[in-house]
Amino acid sequence: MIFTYMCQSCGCSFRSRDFGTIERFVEPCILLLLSKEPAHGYGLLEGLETHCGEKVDVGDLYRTLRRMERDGWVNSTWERKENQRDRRIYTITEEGRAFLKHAVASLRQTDELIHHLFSGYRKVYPEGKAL
Amino acid sequence: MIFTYMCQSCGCSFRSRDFGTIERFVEPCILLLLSKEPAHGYGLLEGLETHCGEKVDVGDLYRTLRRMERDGWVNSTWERKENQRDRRIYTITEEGRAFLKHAVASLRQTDELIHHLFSGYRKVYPEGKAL
DNA sequence: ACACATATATGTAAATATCATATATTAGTT
DNA sequence: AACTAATATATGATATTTACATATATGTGT
Repeated sequence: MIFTYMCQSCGCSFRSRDFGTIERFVEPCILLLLSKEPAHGYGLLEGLETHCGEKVDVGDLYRTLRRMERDGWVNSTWERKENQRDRRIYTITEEGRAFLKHAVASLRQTDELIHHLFSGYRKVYPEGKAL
Repeated sequence: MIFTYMCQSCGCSFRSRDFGTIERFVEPCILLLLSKEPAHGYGLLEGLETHCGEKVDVGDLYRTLRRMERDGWVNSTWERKENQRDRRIYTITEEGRAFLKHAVASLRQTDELIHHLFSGYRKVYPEGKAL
């Protein structure tokens, strides 16, 4: 048995990092936030924490944004203002909106798989209605 | 723009592999199947394809099973029968059931995050009821 | 003898996530 | 003036996870 992780929500311990994370989930979250208004990387942090359920790694965020720009999902321009450090402002593109739409559709399938697991679990482990 | 992937369900294209996959989702699926009855690796393939929504890499499956045994979630014994190749039969352990329970609880949070994204998406892109 | 399905397993590379660190600017404090 | 902290962007190094290919062995049918 190699248990190295202690779960904060239910107190149980298990191997490595938290379970249930969706690969690159931060990307549609970024695109949704940028759909509302352009923003700079640091300014996205708070909204992303809400959407992702935990603090987002800042370094990862910046690297992701550059990658998304390389892939054509966002554009960026430098914003220069008095009494403020230069910020790189990101704007969503049409390709970005297309991917967001796809991601949402794809996550519906993911959602179905999760609920399929839930129903299977309930059948095998009934023990009361609440879980 | 670097689009290298063509989505089979909606026809759109985007970078790298399919979106929406949950890290190590195969593990609770394996544990759920083994909760019903012991099984060998190859015999799990069909059930896992249903639960995971696509074919599971066979090599990955075997490696995952050995890792889960190392972590104490399953046990294995060799089954020897006439007219049949030796099979390694896996059985779920108490630790395995504990992790499955945790995984289900954790996936409920994942589910909430997905639906939070959905509701945010609907607000920004209303366009009709159905999506 | 051959092809094919079953069955288990490993090698290698790519993609992704994590943790640490570097750099620069602004605002407030001692 | 020196310091501390928050803001802001970015990279280096490592670990984890996934994907794809390959190796090996057995049983079944032709």
